[in-house]
Amino acid sequence: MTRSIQDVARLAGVSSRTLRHYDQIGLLPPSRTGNGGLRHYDDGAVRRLQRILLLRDLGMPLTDIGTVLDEQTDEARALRGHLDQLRAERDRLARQIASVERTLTAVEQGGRIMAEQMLDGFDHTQHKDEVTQRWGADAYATGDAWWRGLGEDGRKAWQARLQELNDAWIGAARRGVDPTSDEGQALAARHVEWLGAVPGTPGSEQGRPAKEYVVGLAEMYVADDRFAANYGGTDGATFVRDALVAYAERAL
Amino acid sequence: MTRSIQDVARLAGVSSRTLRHYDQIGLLPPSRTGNGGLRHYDDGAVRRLQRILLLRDLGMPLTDIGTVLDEQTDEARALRGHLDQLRAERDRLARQIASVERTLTAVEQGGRIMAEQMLDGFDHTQHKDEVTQRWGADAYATGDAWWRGLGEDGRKAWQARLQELNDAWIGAARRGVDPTSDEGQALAARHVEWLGAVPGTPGSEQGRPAKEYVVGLAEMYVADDRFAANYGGTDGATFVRDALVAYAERAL
DNA sequence: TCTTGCGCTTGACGCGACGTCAACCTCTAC
DNA sequence: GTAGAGGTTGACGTCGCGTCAAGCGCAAGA
Repeated sequence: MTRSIQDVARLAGVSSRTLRHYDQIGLLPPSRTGNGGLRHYDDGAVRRLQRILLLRDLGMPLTDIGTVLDEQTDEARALRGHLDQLRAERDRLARQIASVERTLTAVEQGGRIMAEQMLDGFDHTQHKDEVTQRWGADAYATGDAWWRGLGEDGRKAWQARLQELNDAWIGAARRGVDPTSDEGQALAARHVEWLGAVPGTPGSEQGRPAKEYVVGLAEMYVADDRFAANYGGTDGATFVRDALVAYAERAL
Repeated sequence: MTRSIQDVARLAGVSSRTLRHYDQIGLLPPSRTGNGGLRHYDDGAVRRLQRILLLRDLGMPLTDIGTVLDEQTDEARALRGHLDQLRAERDRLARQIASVERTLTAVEQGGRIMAEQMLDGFDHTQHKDEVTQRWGADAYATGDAWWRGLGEDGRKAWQARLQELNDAWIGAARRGVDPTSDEGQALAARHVEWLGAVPGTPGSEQGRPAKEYVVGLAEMYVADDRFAANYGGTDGATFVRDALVAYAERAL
């Protein structure tokens, strides 16, 4: 006994368009066609459809389903592989949700925090726009909380370390050092290490800053005069950028 | 000072193709074009790009980003709405993962369980194929574990309840009752309630079986002679189906 | 001056799983 | 004869780009 396309569709809870699609991609040809192209499905076809729908409901792509069913691929193994993908996707989503949540609180409280916050020396707020807009207000807010938690002494020590670094950069640039030389790369390593010490820096959870973050920052040093000034102007910033980009390509 | 498309692309860590795409959909027009259509971006455009990328990295669709940026839509509110979507998606994924996990253990252990399992009376294994193939081996395995956990007395009581129901169905069908009448619908309600008592029934977590599950089952009662026999043949099964489908449409 | 090559342009197809017309056919019932 | 139900085969749209393909403008080398 065979069923029409509508019968099968209702039985399985899918649309007839779906069945035509499955026919078209070769996933489920009707067991018989006749009389103007009408599709007829026998019990075997219905059972195949049921297996298809089971796997589809588990989120498996149709092409994978086809190979599993046609090539008698080990169903359990296919499911395990599929499970891995689902878990990775779930983890990605969880990270994204956490990021949005942090961004949201940062955006909501951003106004107040920024108003309170007028630092001297390395101006932590002057670069707010760039930091928040490229790397998310969460990076800024996290770094900001950390900065305020440092205390007076901590802030001074941190700034001193930065000043040392900057002086070293400027000196090396003036001496015409090759950015890819050992000295340039050692400076870059110190710089990256310093960056990674700031919580909220993208990638710092993995122990070192994200490559693109470093590269983007390095480009910004050149592109933005306020940053470039920290390194003695455009030439110094260019040197810093070249050294950092080379380092990032090698080591990150 | 303006930048070329490649400069901006490197600065932001995206491809030039992406920038062209953003121009094409009106999300980020270059601030100036000239000389053979070359795109030039000023600082304002770069800042806009940075905001776009922040929101994009949070998983927001480009059209939504466009409205947020253009219509000065409240950014916090947009983020909250987006967060809801992400959470719903996460929950869906979690359920799917759990389902795949259950299916996997069921598939791996299925052979053994099925071999042990030869019940009398209402044959719980005879319909295994239909149950597992349409609703997943997990539904079968869950129901199976529940069935074995019932104990001898529980199983007898459950079967008695089913027998009562079946007799009532057959009687009503013989008397020519209208499936949509109060009597037919009351029977359908009892049937659905009985279904929902079986753990593993799709939708029973929400307190009542899924509409499509009931409809699919009802169709199967007619389509499969082994099921139809429970209701006195095709005519009885048709009556049961019509009553169940009407009930499902109304109440599920 | 011609060629080569780089960087850019526009235009178009492809992906995944169908939803949604549109135009046409076949059979049955009135 | 005609209307209606239920089928058929295209073909386009979705989303965010990747990836050719063909062509243009400009600068350096032969």
